[in-house]
Amino acid sequence: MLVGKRSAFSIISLEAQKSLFSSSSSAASLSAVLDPFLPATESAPQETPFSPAPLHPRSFVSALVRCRSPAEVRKVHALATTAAMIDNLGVANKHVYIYAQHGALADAYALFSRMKERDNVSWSVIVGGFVKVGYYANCLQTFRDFVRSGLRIDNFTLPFVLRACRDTVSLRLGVEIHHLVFKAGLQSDLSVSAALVDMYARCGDVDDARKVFDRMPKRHMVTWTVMMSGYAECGNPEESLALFDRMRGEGVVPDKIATVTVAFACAKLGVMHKAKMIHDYVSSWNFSLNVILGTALIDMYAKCGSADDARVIFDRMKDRNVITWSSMISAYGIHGRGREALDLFPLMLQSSIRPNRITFVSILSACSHAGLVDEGRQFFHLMERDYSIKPDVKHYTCMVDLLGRAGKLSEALELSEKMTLEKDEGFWGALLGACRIHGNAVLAEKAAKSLLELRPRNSGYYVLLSNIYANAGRWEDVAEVRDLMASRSLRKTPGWTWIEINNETHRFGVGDKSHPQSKEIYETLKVLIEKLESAGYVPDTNFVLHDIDEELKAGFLYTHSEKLAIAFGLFATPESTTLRITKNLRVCGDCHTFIKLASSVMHREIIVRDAHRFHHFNGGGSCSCGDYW
DNA sequence: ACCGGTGCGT
Repeated sequence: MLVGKRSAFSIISLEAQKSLFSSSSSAASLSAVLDPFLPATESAPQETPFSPAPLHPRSFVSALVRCRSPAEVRKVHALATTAAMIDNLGVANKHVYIYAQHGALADAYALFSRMKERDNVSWSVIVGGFVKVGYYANCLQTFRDFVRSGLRIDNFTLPFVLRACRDTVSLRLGVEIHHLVFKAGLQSDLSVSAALVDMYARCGDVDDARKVFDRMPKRHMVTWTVMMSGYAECGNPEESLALFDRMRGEGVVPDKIATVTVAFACAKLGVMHKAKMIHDYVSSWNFSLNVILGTALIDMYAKCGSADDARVIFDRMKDRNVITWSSMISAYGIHGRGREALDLFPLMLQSSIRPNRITFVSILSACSHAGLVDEGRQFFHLMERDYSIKPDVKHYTCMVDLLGRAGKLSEALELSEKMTLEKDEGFWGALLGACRIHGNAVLAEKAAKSLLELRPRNSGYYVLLSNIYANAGRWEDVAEVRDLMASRSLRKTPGWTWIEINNETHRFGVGDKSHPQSKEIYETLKVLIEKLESAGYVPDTNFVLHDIDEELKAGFLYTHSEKLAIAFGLFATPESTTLRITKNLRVCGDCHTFIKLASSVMHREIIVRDAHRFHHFNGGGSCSCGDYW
């Protein structure tokens, strides 16, 4: 990508130089172009047409900031050249800056390279210009020239270079720049250190980002935001939320962007009471939501388990873009409310919002979660026919999942054969799921092996393959997979279940006895199992495909983390309270049945979030996701 | 100079 951009640049650079040489002008056109830009004067109309008002550098600067296109900038540039004003450092810098603002980097650099004299502003403007349009190689090369020029590097250019390191994920280069920062004694500069934090965090080194962050004597909003964003992005949303609280504790008032970031973190965490807290905070402002913040809140509520709260935000928004609509569609989709998701589509069109690739991923995934086969097929065709959006792997993945779950394995396989795109992890995952539902061990084995090749470090796929062999009674193969896994020092990801009670999160593992109220939990569970068994519950070990050995043993089946969490929730909360449960892996089929029955027998609403979606159970025992187990 | 922010599959 960088190489492409670099070579593209050398081509346009030539063009720019051509245009620079060809731009000729006369004194007459000079005032004609500049006049509209000159501030209105109170002086009388010109008395002597032969002595035009003297041109001041400021006239060019104010003309430049009003330019609407590179072509206009070139005109002013030509005039400045004629008026010999381009040799004025301030005027030249402003030209370079304005060219860069319009993305005309070739023009900017052509001028920059011809400047007789350059100061820090010149360098900062050109280096920043390159970053802005993504010409990272040029940015870094120019920065090297800057360092060699002997001028003192300053706090204006460094953030741009650090941004180039961030965008290209070049940690080593970033560390080099960090050394330069120390050499220049700029480690306490607000913008430079904020850029350093951002660079480290986005290069995957949050610990060093945090070190820089902690050493800062003062921080501004951007610093807090990049640090929170770094934690959210690298899979530590808890710390992101903790920083948000700390920031508020220190009397810093988070702005919209900081709030968007923390909403994003909360969506990743999926903890409802935190979502409510963030929403309460937003409600305490008296200004309306902007598109980005509103959309972030929609997604946050959806991923914390409430499509209805997401809808409330959606309805209150004045402006909605394609991301807003897609998020709302997706919100219904992950909650198994496919019909409502699809109903949004015509409304979206009425609002003159054009669906894009991702909108259709959300639509198809909603169809799949709700079992809407015909609708899914229709949308799959319509997206290309009516919107010229060619289905990509993700769309095919949704379709394979949809058809597989709906019992149409052969159609799913047909589609898979027809697809010429390279099959990725997600696609094989969906195909595997479809094969497993239908007991097609041969194809399941193929899919699982592809997954092992694509993700040799993901222990989950070894477990799956091992289970496929076990189901087919191929015990030597089971042993082989286990050995392979052990030889790569991989272990099964432990299954955990979390439950939120009174704004507190409790975690359970299989057979967990570490909870302080363990005794009560096991007593409640025992009574519950008896109640459910008399209501027809039969423990089912056949579907426990994604959990393994220990958990499969009969004794453990009764103490699956989900069941412990449910038992705890039942005795720790009043009768009408909704139980919100999160599991890091998929909820197994037995637990699904168990929870469904439990919600019916105990007249409780239970919302389970697993690694992929939500399962809504209510007192009536129905699950709005449908049953595909 | 004006940084930091929103949606997608198993």
